[in-house]
Amino acid sequence: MFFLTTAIDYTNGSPHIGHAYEKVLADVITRYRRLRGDEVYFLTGVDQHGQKVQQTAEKEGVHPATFVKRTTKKFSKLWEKLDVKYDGWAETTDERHKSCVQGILSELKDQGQLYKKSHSGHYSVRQEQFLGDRDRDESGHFGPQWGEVVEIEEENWYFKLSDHTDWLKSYLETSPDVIIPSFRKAELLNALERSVGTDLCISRPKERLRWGIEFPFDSNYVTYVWFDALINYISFAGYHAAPDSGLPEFEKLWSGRPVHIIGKDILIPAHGIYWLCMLHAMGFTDAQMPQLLVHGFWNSRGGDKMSKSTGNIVDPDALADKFGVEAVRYYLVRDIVTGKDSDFDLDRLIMLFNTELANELGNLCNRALNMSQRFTEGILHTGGPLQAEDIALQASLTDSLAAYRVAMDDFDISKGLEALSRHIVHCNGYAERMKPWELNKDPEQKERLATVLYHLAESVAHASVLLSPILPDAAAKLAGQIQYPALTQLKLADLHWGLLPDGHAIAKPKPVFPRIVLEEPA
RNA sequence: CGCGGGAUGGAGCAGCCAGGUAGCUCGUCAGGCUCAUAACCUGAAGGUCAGAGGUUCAAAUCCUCUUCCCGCAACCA
Repeated sequence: MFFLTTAIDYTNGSPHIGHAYEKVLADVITRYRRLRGDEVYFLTGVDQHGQKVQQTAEKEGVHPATFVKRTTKKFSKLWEKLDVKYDGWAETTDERHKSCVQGILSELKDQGQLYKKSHSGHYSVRQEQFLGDRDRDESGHFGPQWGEVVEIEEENWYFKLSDHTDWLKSYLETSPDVIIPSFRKAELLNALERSVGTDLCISRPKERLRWGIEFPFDSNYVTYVWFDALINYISFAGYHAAPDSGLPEFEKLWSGRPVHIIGKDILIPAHGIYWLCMLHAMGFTDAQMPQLLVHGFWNSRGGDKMSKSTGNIVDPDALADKFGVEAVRYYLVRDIVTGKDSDFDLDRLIMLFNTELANELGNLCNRALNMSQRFTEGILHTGGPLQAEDIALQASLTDSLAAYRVAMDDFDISKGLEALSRHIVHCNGYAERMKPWELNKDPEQKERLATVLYHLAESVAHASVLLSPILPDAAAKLAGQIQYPALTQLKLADLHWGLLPDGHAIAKPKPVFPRIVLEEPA
């Protein structure tokens, strides 16, 4: 079972382009794994507790539960719009999650992993948080942004993180592929050095924070939001769930190493240290530790330029309205190397859609089907003996498919799409060299014409399958125009030359990717 | 000596971990084609791979140093 999760989004504001990226990336990966024939479970959701939510809700004069319901909807509606199809939805206010968190807290306490300790320090009343030395300004004082700072003493529950850091260190050093990309591991090991010997405060007194999961053995406290949120990966996977909970069977989901997709900002310390140590404390073995797929950020350095030329668009929802879901999904996984940062550039979004989808693939489909309609009444024939060009085209497809697989297995969507694009370009060149429109003028060349048109149509059929994880809707449209809807049911292993049977009738073409044309007000 | 990322033809990037003729897209220029979404194809110009030193038969790639840019402070993917 391939179990993939994303970070759960914090329901304190509206989703932005980064949220959309992570979910689309996860969606593409899970769709690809299904195409590969794997059994897949895709879990995503929202993180609803914590101080920020409580504060924002208070500011707006509503109960946190009401507030959270509202913002949660913004996320789930966006995923629907962007065609992000998940199997499980995690909401941390869910009763089943609460009882799982509480169960884990009780167990850890019984095992002596938790203890209560008093801590005194500087506390900002306005920001409602303890301040450290790093919060001081150059003169050693706490700046005005903190408001009134008082020294208080507070008792809290701590998790014995320090019991697990030795294990974590050796685990990280000896296990490959714990973190993708690998350069992040060095960063994590560095951070681990610094945090050795400190434990994690996992409670908040209710006077300060009410919006959280109550401690099962100490009702004066709620659970620290990270401790609560991280557990979603197992609680909604059915960990310690009642048989009638409606949650998946945990042993089945967590049979191998799951993949957590997260942003680079929450690797350290949350996932890389807290979560792995928490799992270790709960008795998870090294072989059960998740892989962390850490993606980069979309920066908005080109932001000024983009807002000037087309009106300010950063909201993924508006972006999809204006340019279409296909263009947004395609851009988000095409113009970034998984793990690295990229600059969000609207011109490139339009360019990539127009070039690779409209001009190359869309146009290939259109011209191939159109010629079949005009020259052979819409009927495909496998044709006659193969020429060198035909063999080269089939070889190109084989190569592209192989490169696509390697890249996609490696979570490198951009490279996978490049491989697909290479074959499409080859096909357009093939059409140019074979000149079916010339062949059509010569009745002697009927068989040759059929062979050429078949090669083009067959390539489009393959392309639609390879494109389907990224653009499921467009892939289905392509399959529809070829009048071979069974294409959408195929697995990667089913792909072979000759998907379309001899005598197959195709439909009349209609552009699947209409070019994006911006009216320039000049 | 804080940590990490980056510097590759006009623009944006890949290649670096596992050294071996510098690659992709856009843009520019010149042709070609007409089946097609003013789409397609071919060719050309343009880079001493930030700089210096080192290792090597061989360095964009490994090592050392230097310069410049971006994150690491608050919510945030």
